[in-house]
Amino acid sequence: MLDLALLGLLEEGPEHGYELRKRLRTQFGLLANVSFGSIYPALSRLETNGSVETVEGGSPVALAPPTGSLSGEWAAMRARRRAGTRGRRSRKVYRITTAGREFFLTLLSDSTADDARSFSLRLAFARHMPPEARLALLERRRAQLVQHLTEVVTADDPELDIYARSVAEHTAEGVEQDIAWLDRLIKAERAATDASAPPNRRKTRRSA
Amino acid sequence: MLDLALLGLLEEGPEHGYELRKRLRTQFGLLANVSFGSIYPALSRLETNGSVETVEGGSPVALAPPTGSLSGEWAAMRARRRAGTRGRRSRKVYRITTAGREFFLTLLSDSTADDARSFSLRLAFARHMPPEARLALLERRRAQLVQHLTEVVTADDPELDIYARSVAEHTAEGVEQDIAWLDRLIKAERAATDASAPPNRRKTRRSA
DNA sequence: GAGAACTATATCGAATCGATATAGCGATGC
DNA sequence: GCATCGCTATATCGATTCGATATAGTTCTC
Repeated sequence: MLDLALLGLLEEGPEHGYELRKRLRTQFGLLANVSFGSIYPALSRLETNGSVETVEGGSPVALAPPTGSLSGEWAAMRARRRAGTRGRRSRKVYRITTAGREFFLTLLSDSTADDARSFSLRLAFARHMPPEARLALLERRRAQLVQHLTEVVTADDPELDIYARSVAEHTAEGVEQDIAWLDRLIKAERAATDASAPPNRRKTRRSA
Repeated sequence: MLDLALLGLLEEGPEHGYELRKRLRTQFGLLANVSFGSIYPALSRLETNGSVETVEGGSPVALAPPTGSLSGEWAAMRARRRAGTRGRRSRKVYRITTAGREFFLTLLSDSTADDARSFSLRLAFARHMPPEARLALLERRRAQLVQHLTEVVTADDPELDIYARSVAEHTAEGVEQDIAWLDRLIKAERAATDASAPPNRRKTRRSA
């Protein structure tokens, strides 16, 4: 889960742990409210398995200086220059490797994890998928949600008091809205596919 | 988290692990899609700290025989009688203790965990809370969601591609609907409080 | 009566969480 | 001046949770 998120962000350029966490929180909101206790071990993991490498003398300033933290950046660089690598704790900037990109695509298409967080994360990175995979992802998720609705207690369960019932109702509504959203996305995806590869009007013979 | 959920279910009567998991999945849906690898250690934990105790010769049939699993219940009892406690693996039914009820109320009012799952779980058990605590829970959650909306990237971020943007939009909509839902609950809660304790029409002097 | 499907408990390693430690820096304030 | 607060930044620890797997009895099906 985290590996996918981190590699996805590192696809856009080298970054360090602290900033990666901030971006996870702002870009993915409640879906990726992840702690440092997960981030740093995950980055070490990815480094030892060769998916990322640390940027040694690179200038991280060139990558994320959107005004404001500039002074901080400069200070960090100055401090590093002053103290060398000895004793001083400074940034560890990670860059994705070729192997890391392959691993990222593997994780992206690997459909074992089926919870809401994994799904949203994968969808957010859907631009890296082939169109069929995008459609498959959306439809798989849709099927899961429909299935879920049938398995869960409905709000007319006489056992529930008003609070439990309200939670059940609200959850069910949320799922229904998710399904409607997925339907819109699926439709848009189909339209895009048809537009880019308009098939013959006549029926095409299919091998399967 | 799990402790709260398990104790909450056991408040309604003794139950065994397998059934507790089923009820968590059906009653709390996606919010408590928990695995056995969490359930059984959690029950052991609760047993060693005295919150629950195993029911030895109790008749579990009296508690959950809503037609259908009756034969299973009977079979389990027969098997237990046949084999005694030796070798045979049968049900371990847990019952909440007085200490467990206290612990449950502590967990319920302890407001450290602030994620969506904890909140929904607490709200589902809100009948066990005093009215002020219910209101406080709802308002705390509302404030968190409002705060969240301000911190997260909005859909008009030019950096995002259509997929990431769609996820961000949909998430934000979900949060807004959650807030609206909370507003309805807060209103209802206030109305209930006023109705049960209608204050004097005239202004009452307040100590704080 | 063999095998599939369901009920039921348990355990293992890995991932994740939440808290805490450490440390440099800038700003605030008196 | 210098004390302290808050922010950036990395790291580690114990506890919790997850996901997979093992085990075993029961019930259904063919």
